[in-house]
Parts: sequence; structure tokens; C-alpha cells
Amino acid sequence: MNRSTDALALGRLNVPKAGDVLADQLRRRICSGELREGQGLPTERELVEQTSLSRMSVREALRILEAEGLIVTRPGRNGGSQVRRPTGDALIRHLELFIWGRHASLDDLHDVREALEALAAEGAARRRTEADVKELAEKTAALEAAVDDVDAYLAANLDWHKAVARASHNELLVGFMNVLTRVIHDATASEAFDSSQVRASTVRVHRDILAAIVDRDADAARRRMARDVAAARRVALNWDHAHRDRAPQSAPEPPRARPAAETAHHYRSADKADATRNARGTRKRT
Amino acid sequence: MNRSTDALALGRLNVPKAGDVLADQLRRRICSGELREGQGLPTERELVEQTSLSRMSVREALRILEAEGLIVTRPGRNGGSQVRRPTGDALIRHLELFIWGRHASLDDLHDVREALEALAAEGAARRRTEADVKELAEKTAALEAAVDDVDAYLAANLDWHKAVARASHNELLVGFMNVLTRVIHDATASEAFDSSQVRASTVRVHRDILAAIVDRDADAARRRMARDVAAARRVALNWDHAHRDRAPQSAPEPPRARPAAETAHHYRSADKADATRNARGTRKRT
DNA sequence: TCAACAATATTATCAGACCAAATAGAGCGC
DNA sequence: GCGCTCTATTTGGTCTGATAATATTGTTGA
Repeated sequence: MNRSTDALALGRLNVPKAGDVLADQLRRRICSGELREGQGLPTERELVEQTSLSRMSVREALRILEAEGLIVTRPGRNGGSQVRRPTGDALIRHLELFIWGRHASLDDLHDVREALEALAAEGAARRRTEADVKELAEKTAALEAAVDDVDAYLAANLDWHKAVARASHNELLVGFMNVLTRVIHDATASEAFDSSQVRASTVRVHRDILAAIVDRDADAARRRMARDVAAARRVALNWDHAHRDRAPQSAPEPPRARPAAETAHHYRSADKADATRNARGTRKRT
Repeated sequence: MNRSTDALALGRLNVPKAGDVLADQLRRRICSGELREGQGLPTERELVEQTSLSRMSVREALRILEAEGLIVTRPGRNGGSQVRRPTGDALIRHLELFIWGRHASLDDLHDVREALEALAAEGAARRRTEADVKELAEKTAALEAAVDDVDAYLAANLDWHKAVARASHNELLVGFMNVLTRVIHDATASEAFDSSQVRASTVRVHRDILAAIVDRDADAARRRMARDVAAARRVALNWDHAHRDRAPQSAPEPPRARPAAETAHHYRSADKADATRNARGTRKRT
């Protein structure tokens, strides 16, 4: 055939759209510090004038930045777009999608979670503040108090692990752990923890971990946390293997390899920090 | 004042826009498996008809999903939107923005990476196949061969680490490591590894790790990998501290703390799989 | 003084058109 | 028949202009 079939093979040539390039430019200006947090960005109509693009393309650019968490934009008179530092929320959303896209098996998820939980415990032992200790003590007490109610116990447990991650003062770790614990939690039948003996034992281990964090004993914290998480994994997977035949809840047949991790893990309104998805849009026209 | 100033304080009430709710709905349908990879999604005009929204809102929804990596959309006759599993690219972008926003987190990033690399080495030692060993041996040899060229060495190094993750047969881990190594690589000045002594030592360690993986000695693999990555982190950060005063390339004063992570981490055409951002848009009107 | 109301700035949305790109298929020459 | 080109059609990409919703600000009257 004609030449250049092998050399210079530039596949699929991604043509950027108008909104994309504007978003790129604005993003660069924001990240370079030229536009600071707080009030920034011209109004849409000013941008239209400056760029000589259409309103639509300008809005697309703003929408992209908004999805990235770089700006928030409000309607109304002193409205417009303000520059923001991205919080973890957007990152978490994308992490969740990423995990979904990988069809990771529950085993894989647990492996990664174990590694990160251990890291969190270690970091917490190293960098905890007094306030962290206070919070962790409270969460531990709450966990003990909830030991008789399976669902309350699971929620408290989730909460406790998140608090440990926070105490490590590693924001990235907090984000990863939030997502992982949530996905695993959603994919795990709560009946697996229906044994009060299991729960009591976990509470004991958690108290030991807390002690290690208080003592700033990073090594003990890591070891104990690793054991705790591994135990939880065994409990969950054992139950899962024993009851594998339960009815799939809604999707008729997730035909991928490992159905356990596939079914239920998207958009649960489980715990805190889920306010973004609440407001029901009751403002469509007739 | 009037009542409800304290109780029922729902602040800032996030009003979702039309495009958002459509995007949510489509996302749910995609993630539930109702829409599968490959051809999917109706055309824009069909969606307009079905939802009785305007073309603009429909396009906003599609643009959101596209930014999330869930769909790709191509113009032209058999064009339209295809469902895709998100690759790491979108996640990489958001991770970079995130660590830009929390300016202290290059350290955090390294912490997480250390934990995951160790896990990868351990998993590789446990679950490697003969093919994995063969590939790892090749990559190790390539690394040795590239020891004299800094850039080639760094690329080979990246490649080697990815191969280890693959050998662990944990899809999630592979994805995470791809993302993390890429972000760290982009944020790290290659000059930091300008010492051939450092490189030679790293090669030696890598050979030891490979030996441990071949022997299925998970513990040794984990330990050695942890040491290797920690050493690399020290090298990078030391260089960073020593050269903190170099001129920032364009922005007059990035007022945040760590300029190293600020300058060069967006849109690098470093290694493979970066064909998406090349095409220069030369199609604006007169 | 202050509460209701009008003016206004700004985003959100709609509507309809036209442009550009990619493919399918007809037509044509060999 | 085979392959090329050219045209028609489908589809996303963009523009224009107008209207609605929303939030702030100023004003006015009790």
C-alpha cells in the first residue's frame, strides 16, 4: 500500500475541541498561581469576548474545570466562577470509576487494602496529634458500644478505619482508603459479621492498635492492623464462599469473571460526605 | 431573626444542573452493565428526543462522562459515543491536580507508592508465572543496558516496576502503580538520578529483587523492594531540596510550598501511551 | 429602621441553524 | 470484476440569539 503504514503511525489522532483548549489554558493559569483561590475568572460573557469563542464552548471549558474541582460556579448576580483547590471528592469519584473499570476481584481489593491500612496505622503512630488520639479514642468507644448491632457495628468500624487514615495525615491515603473501604464494604454481605464473637475480638484488636498509635509504636501498629484487616478479610471471604449461591440482587447477570465484586458497589449513600448527590432536581419545566 | 437559623441548617444546597442528572443516569446505566463496552449510547439527537432536554444539556452530560473516561465520542457518520472502561488517564490527571492542591503531598505519594510496590513484589513472588519471569529478566537486562543514559534508564526503570506489578496478577495494583509511578516520574527531575553510581546500585538491587521473585521468596522480595523504593525516594527528595532555588520556568511566583511538584507535571509526552494530547488544534476559524 | 419590591448582573437553558468530519454507497474507468 | 473517486448522508462540533432562573443590590414606603 502507500507508504507510512508502519513508520510514523499516529493512531486515532485526537482532535481537541474548542472547549478543551480553553480549559487547558485556564487550568494552566490556575495551576501556575496566576489565578488565586477565591474570586477569580472573568464572567462567561467576558470570556466569550476575549476568546471570540461561542458561549457554548466557553461553558464547556468551565464545566470541565468544574468537574475537576478547580472552580465552582454559581448563578446570580455576583455569581461567576471561583477558583478552588480540588478536594478529595472528585478524586474519589474517579478512583471509584477506575476500580470499577478494572473489574478488580475482591481478593485484589483486599490485598491492596491490607497494604494501605497497614501504612495508615504506621503513619498514624508516627504523626498522630493529641486531637487524633482523642478522636480515635471516641471512635473506639463507639465501636465497643455498637458491638451488639451488626449494622451499627459495621458503620462504626468503617468510621474507625477512616479516622486512623486521617490520623496518618496523608490526604492521598485518606482518599484511597475511603474508596477502598467503601467498595469492599458495599460488596460484602453484612451477615458475614453476624458472630458477636468475631465482633468482640475485633474490638479487642482495635483497642490494641489504638494503644500502639498512642505509644507511637509504628511497628506494632502496622503489625496489628495488618492482622486485623487480614482477619476481617478471612471472615468476609469465608462467608462468601459458604453462601455463594444467594440471589443476585438486581443486575440479571454481570457476566465478568468474578461476580462478587461487581454487583453493588456504585453510589451508595452510606455515610457522611455524601451531600453532593442528595439535592433532587425538582426544577424541570412543565 | 426568623426560625431555622440554627436547626436544619442546610448550607449552600447544591442544585444539580440538567446535564448533571443526565450524566448520573447514564453513568449508572453504564456501571450497572446495562450498557456494555463497545458501541452503545444513542446519538445526541436521539437523547434530546428521549429526555426532552436541549441539545446543549445532553452534550454537557456526554462531556462529563467523557471527562470521566467512561465514553469516547467521535464525529462523523458512524460516530457517536462508545462506552469504555476508564483507563488510568483521567485518574492521573485528577491525581496530579489533587497533589497540586495539597502542596505537601509528594511525600504522601511516595509513602503510598512504597507500600504498593512492596505489595507488588510480594505478590509477584507468590504468583509469578514462567512467562513473568522471562519478561522480568528481559526488563532487568534492558535496565542494565540503559545504565549510561539517564533518560533511557528512567524509562526502563518505570517499565521494570510496571512489569513487577503485572507479575503480581493484581489488576487493581497494576492500575494504581501505573498511575502513581507516572505521577511521581513526571514530578521528579530526572537530573536527580544523574549519578551513575546511584543507577548502578539500583540495578544491583533490582537483580536481587528479581532473584527473590524467581525463588518465590515473598518476604525477601517485599523487603528488598521496600528498600529500593525508599532509596529512590531519598535520592529524588534530596536533589529536590538541594536544587530548590532553581528558576521557576514561567510563572513569576508559584506561591505554594513545593515548586517541584508545581512546575512540570502536566501534559508530559514522556513515554508510551501518550498519543491523546498530541494533535495541535489548527482548526480555529479566521 | 426595616421589610418589601424593583433593577440588574449572571448563569442555566432552550431553539434552530450551519459547519466539519467520517463513512457508505453509487458511479465510473480499467 | 476490481479499485478508485465522488457524492450523499449521518453525526458530532460550533455559532447565534433569545428566554428563564437566580442572586445581589439599591430603593422606597410604612
